[in-house]
Order: sequence, then C-alpha cells, then structure tokens
Amino acid sequence: MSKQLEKTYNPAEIEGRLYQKWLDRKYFHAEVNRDKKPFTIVMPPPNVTGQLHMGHALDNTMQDILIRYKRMQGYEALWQPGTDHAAIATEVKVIEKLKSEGIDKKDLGREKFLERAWEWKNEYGSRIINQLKKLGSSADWDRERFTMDEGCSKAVQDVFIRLYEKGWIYKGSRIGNWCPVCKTSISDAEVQYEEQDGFFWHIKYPIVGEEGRFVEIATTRPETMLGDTAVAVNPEDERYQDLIGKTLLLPIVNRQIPVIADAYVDKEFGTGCVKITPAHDPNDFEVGKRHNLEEINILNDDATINENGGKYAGMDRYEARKAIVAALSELGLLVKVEPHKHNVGTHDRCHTTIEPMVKTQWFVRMDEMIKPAVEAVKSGEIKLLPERMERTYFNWTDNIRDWCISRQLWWGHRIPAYYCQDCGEMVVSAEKPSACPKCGSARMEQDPDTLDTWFSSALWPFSTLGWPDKTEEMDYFYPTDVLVTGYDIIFFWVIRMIFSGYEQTGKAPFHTVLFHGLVRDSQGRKMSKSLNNGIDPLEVIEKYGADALRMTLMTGNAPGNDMRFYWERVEASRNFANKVWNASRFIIMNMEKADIADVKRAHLTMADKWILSKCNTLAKDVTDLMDRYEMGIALSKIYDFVWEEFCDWYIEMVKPRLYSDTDTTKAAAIWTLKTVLIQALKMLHPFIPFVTEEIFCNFQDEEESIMVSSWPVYRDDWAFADEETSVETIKEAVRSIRAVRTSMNVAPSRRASVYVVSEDERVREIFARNQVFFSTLSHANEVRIQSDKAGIDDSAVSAVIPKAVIYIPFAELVDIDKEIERLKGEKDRLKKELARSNAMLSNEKFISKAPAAKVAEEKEKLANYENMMKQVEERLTALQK
RNA sequence: GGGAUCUUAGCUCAGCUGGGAGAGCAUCUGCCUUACAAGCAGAGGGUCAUAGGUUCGAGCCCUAUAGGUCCCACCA
Repeated sequence: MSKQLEKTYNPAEIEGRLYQKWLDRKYFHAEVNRDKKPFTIVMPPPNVTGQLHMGHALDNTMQDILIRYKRMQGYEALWQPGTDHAAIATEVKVIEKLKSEGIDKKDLGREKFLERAWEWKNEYGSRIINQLKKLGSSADWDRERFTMDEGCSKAVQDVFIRLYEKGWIYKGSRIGNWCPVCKTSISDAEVQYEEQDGFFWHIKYPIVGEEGRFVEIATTRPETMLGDTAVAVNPEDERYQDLIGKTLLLPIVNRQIPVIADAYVDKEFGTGCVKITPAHDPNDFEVGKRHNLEEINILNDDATINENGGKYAGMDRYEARKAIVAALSELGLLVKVEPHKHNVGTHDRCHTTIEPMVKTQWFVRMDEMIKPAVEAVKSGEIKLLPERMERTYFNWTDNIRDWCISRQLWWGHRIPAYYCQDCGEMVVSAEKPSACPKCGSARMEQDPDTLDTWFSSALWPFSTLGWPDKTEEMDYFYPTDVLVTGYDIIFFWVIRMIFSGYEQTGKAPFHTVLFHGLVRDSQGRKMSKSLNNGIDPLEVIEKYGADALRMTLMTGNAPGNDMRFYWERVEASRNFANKVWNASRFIIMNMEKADIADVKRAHLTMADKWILSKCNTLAKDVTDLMDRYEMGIALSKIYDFVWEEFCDWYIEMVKPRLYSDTDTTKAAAIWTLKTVLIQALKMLHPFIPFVTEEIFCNFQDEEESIMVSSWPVYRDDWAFADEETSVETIKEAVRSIRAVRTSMNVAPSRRASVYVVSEDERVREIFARNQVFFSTLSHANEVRIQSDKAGIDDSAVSAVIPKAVIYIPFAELVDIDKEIERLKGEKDRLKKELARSNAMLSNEKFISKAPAAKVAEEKEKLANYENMMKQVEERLTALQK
C-alpha cells in the first residue's frame, strides 16, 4: 500500500497535479447545505489589470488558510472569488494600448471604446485568477464574479436608485480634485501628496485710489491669480485693519477685487495676506462661499488656460505661470521669489498634479449612512484586528465628508440618470424613459459619467451572492464571516462595505476584519514598479514551491504588521516542507514492519503516550490560536512540535524498537508514528496544502484527500500528563549527557556507561522503563539505575538534573582541570538562582499577595537548587582531591 | 498640525490578559549515526531605545525624551 517516495520533496511536479485533483473533485465548491454551518469569506477582488504580487499572495494565503481550516472543521466553507473592473486603472491601460495603435479614445467613440475595454478584460482578466490558483487558493471558482457582470451591475443600479430616492445621492457643484490627464474628477482618497520643490512668489497688488500703496501676497501658483476675486486678511491682524473693505486692482487682469477679513487666514504664515481664488482652491472656495465671491474658472479640462485667462488662453498651466511671473516682474510687481518645499496633490494612478476645479458631480451624503458603521465597531459587532485599526477607522468616520461618486470615464457603471434634451428635466431610473415626464419629449440622454469603482466594490459581499434578489445563497452565506485585507484600503473599501452592508441589507457584511501588513523588500522598502524591487510570487513558487511561499508569508508575522521578504526565509520554509517529507518517508518505509490494525491503548509505551499527549495539547492550542486569527503563532507551534518533538526526539526514541526483531511494542510505535504524523499533517494542511496532501495520499487510499479530512480535536483519552513529565525528565538527562560529552570532546562513536542515581523511586522507574532508547540517545553501552552512589568512582563525571544525577565513569577521557572549571561555573549559576529564589521567598508581600501556586512553585524550585548545589559541591571536592 | 506604530541576539522578527528572555538565518565546534547535509548534536551572543513611575514583581502597564516607519489633514 505504501509507495517509494523521492529522497527530496519536489514541489514542481506535484502541485499542478494535486490542484487539478481538487478542482476535478469540486472540493472548492460550496453549496447551500442546511445540515452544515456556513463559513464565508469574500475575496477582495483583484483588478483585472493586475498581476499577482506579494500583497495578493499574503492576502490570499491568509484567506485560504482560514477557509481550509473551517472546511476541515466541517463548515460549508465558501470562498467567494471575483475580479474588479478597476475603472481608472483599466481605462488608462486601454487608452495606452489604443495609443500604441495610433488611435485616440475620443475619435473611437464611447461604444467602440467599451468594446475594446471588454476585449482587454476578457484577455487579461483571468490572468491573475490563474496566478492565484498557482498559490493553492481553494476559492469556489464556479462562483467567480466580476464587478461589471450582469448581477453586480444590477446591484449597483439598484443601490444608486434607492439612495437617490432616499435623498442621499445628490448632484452638486463642488470644488474637487481634477486630473487633467485622465480628465476625470477623483475622490480625496485617490489623491496622493508628494513633497516637491517649488517657489513662493511674493506679488504686490496695488490699492485702488492710493497711488503707490500695495498689498503684498505670496503664492505658489501665480497663474491662479487670473481667477482671483478677493484678497483676505485675518480679522484680528493689526497690520491690516485699515485695508479691510478697500479695493485692489488685480494686476494684468485689471479687475477690481475687495480686501476681505476671514479667520481662515493665518497671521503668521507668509505675508498674512492671501489671494482668494474660489474656483481653484478648496479653502478659497469655502471663503468665497462665506463672502459671496464670484467663482471664475480659468482652466480647461486639460489644465490649459481658458477664455477667462485673456491673452494667456490656450497656454498650459505651467507655461502660463512662467509668462505671468515674467509679466509681473516687468510691471515691477514681483517682490521676491523664495524656494519653497510643499506638498502637491497628485493622482495616485498617473501621478499628475491634480488641479482643484469646480465641477458638477454626484455625491453620496455620508452623515446618516455612516452612523450604523460607527456604532457597529464601537459595540464590537464588527471586530477589527488588530484592534488598533479601530482608531484609524474612527479617525476617518469622525471626519467623514460626502463621497464624490461620479467619474468622467467610460469604463464602469454608467450613472442611471437621464436628461431631457428639450427641457432639461432629469430622471433617475433603471431604464431609459421613453419620454420626458415633464415635457413629453422623447429626446432623453443618459448622464455620460460612470461611478467610482469603489461604489461597486462596496456592495461586493452581497452583490456576489445574488443580492438584490432574494437568493438561497444570500440567505445562507450572508453575512459573511471574515474579511481579510491590507490596512491600506480601510478607507477606500472596508468602511464603505460596512455602511453599505447596513444600509442595503440591514446587516453587517462580516463580523471580523483581519488586516495584514505590507510585504516589503529586504531593505524595508515598499515593493514598487518604479524601484523595480518587487519579487514575483510566481518566481518563488517556481523555485521553492507554493508551500514554501505560503509558509514564508505566515511565519513570525503578527496581524497588521509589515514584513520584509527574504529569500533565506523561503529556503527555511522549503527546508521545513522537506523535513516533513522525509519524516513521512521514514514512517512509510517502516509501515510494513508490523501490522498496526490491532494496536490497543494498552500497548502504548511511555514515549508513545508522551508524543500523543503533546500532539493532543497542540491540537487544542492550535485550534484556539486559529480561532483568534493568530495564524503565525499557530504555525510556529506546529513547526516546533513537528521538527523538535516529533522528528528530533520521538523518531529517535522509536528507532531501537523498529530495528529490533524482538520488540513487542514495535506495532505500537508504528501506530503512534503514523497517528501523530497524520494529526500534524492535518494541522499543517491549511498552511502548506500541497506537501501535506501528497504525503497523506501515500498513507491512505488514493481516493482520500486531506482537504476533506477532519480537523484534529482535543481528546481526553489522549491526555497523558504523567507520561509527559516523565519523558521530559529523560530528555533532560539525555541533553545533559550530550552536553557533557560535547564539552569533553567525546566522539559519538565512543560508548560509555551511564549511571542514573535518584532517591526517588518513581524517577528510577521512568528510566528503567525507557532504558533502550535512553541508552541509544545518550550513547551508552550500559545503563545502571540506582538509588545511591554505590560503586561509582569519585572521579565520574556528573550531570545534575531535577530529581536525579547522571554519572558517567570515563575519567580516563576527562581533562580534570577543565571539568573543575565547568563545575565552578555551575556553582556560580546556582548561587545566583538560590539568591533570587531566597529573596523572593523571604519577601513577605510576595508570600501574601502572589497566588499560592506561584509560591509553591518557587519553594519547589528552591529545594531543587539546594539539592543541585549540594551535588555540585560534592563533585567538586571529589575531583579536587 | 492630528493620530497610529515600532525600538528585544550580528540580521529579520515572535513574545497573547504583567511571574523562568525566544525562533529562523548568520557565527563557532564536532558529526556523511541505515528519513532528511535542505540534516544531526552542542556552544557563544541580549542593561528588551533612554529616564522616571505604578507593582511583591515590568520586555509587557503609566509619563516624559530620542530616533524610525506609516496614516490623516494640508498652510496660501
């Protein structure tokens, strides 16, 4: 039944085959099943333009771990996948492609452009999905969705109309961020501030009717003066009291503008006088509203100066800037130019400097809708992990502003609003109205704008399940359970899903949000295209396997913390997979040495019970950790157990039994090896699915799969507390003997007698019952267990462990002086421990306030130290003789 | 300007509600011991950023300081 396994684990040839097997058997597919409890994760939809990067790899590994874990626990586990149309990102790509063919977007026209965009989507949209599969993702691909598919689009339209009818979506003229290259408005969240070197131009504005008097203002964007409609000072600024209410002559433009007083002006900054350009600065816009100033738009959509700019019309904003500065200089109105570092807003997609512009846009009112979303996190109905993310969350919700949802793009969900071309009436409706309800005209045209890409993502947890239809899936799988995502999109996405969930479905979309950090390069830098420091997850998978990559991303990483990527860590992970592989190979090789069908509990040795008990405890600990989303800690616990306890100790303990022809406990050993290995493999499976599956299938029938096996649970009949402590005593003894031998440079091949001396009968019993492996592990040719030192040479080397002393009589190998040194060191160490322990126990407050168990524990320690000290001293005097 | 977070071994990082300082890698020593040299055994290495405080007891809690990272707001 068992097969011959290769000497080293080779992921490349195994992963594809196993993934296909899982797919063929529909293991990833979830169905409404009333006999089972559902567990649902909705996948953050990657952009159709995307390529798998480390962020995706981490994000999806975490989700896959949770899903596989819950699936094994017997839940109907649905991992709902899909992709995002990524409005701007995709549109930019398509435009670029068209450009390379010499085609201009505008010339092509809307319909043809959309055809091309869909072509793009069909060609590249599945690329990232295929890459996710390489990672081992067990998402239900049969249910793959797309934010612009029919159902999701219907959800978007529905929500838009609902919110509009409720009065929460409105059209408004507002100042917003405008990208002159993409020619669309963008939300505040899409603006990225970059520090740039600029200048501070000091300019004089003449005061009307007071020859020779000027007001000096300072600006970083002199070209905007074309749109100035006032100059403001702080109402409490003594310097300028007499100016308030006076009129200035705007140079070049020769427009008369007032001096106004507004508290927005900072007296300390610049000259204390601010030019006000309501149409091109958000703050000025507010000031303008307060003082009823005219808004003069001086820019075209591509950031060239428009007809309001007089002779500068047609110039680019930066050309105009130069020209205006030159003109002012000529007029003698330029006082000085200072270098100035300032933050410039840029578009996060194309890095073009954004231009604040007054535009008519669609907005969502946030004041009411945000309330349940705030309450949910406050009350704990939705938990954010790590908890500190809640503060970031509230930071945003407390300062929430209405959400600008219209984009001047073609690729996306078109706003379902129609305008009568004759009377201007607007109708919001799912279908194009056949006639204007006001004037009866049939000339109705749809709003050309599309919606912010996050508008559809906000509905993702339920639109993917068929909402707004009342589907079985909605009823069964919704609300989803956990959302796993990076903290960088908490504002873009997480908050919007939460308030949309409450508003549209009346429920939280999920109960837990698990945030992960960024994967950085080995120097701690963000991985980015411009730095070209990105590491391709696919390359890692090719070289070391998906398991190694997954493990690298999970070990020693706490939720929400950034991590650095090191190839060395991948190697360490690969080594672990190989370790598991080889341990399994060893066990499989030994399977045929005995029939384990009849192994009973009574046949188990102390060592068997020890490892079984350890494994049992591990199952409990790991389950607890998984339930608390501490996957990193869970994995390292399994790692330690498998490598140290199971491989380095248990397998070594068991070897003498396997190699003996007469040992009656051989079958029990094999049974235990197999049982514990299978348990460990199951616990490892969510983390490293491929290697665990491959091994599992080598033990079982090919028809089996670890994917659908049951997650280990704690069993009372596998708890052996006494055996655990007993074997620990032996391990302690073995370790001490090894240390002694190494420190004396004794070759492993050199055998020696070992005496175990203990007054404690139980301790002697422990050693007696495990003599065989104890002697093997301690390289002894003979083990004697006795209650006193009778027959042991005074010069025998000793190692002190709790409740026993180990003697090895190979004085002939010992460098006596060296040994005395070692013992002296040991004595010093014990002295310190004794002092610490004594101090604690003589502390009255400790005795009275600390828990009784702690005090008892400390007393026991003290007794041990005293005992050990006595023995060390005896040994010292013996040697010094 | 507001906020978050970090500072633990040479490097990268764990350390959950306060009670013995840990892992991986690197370094040193010895081993091709019939699962694994991608391995085994052992060793060295830390004033837990600094200064105070709370406590019987602090890497962990509080305050301040220094340095790093990030987020938000954005100053004309």
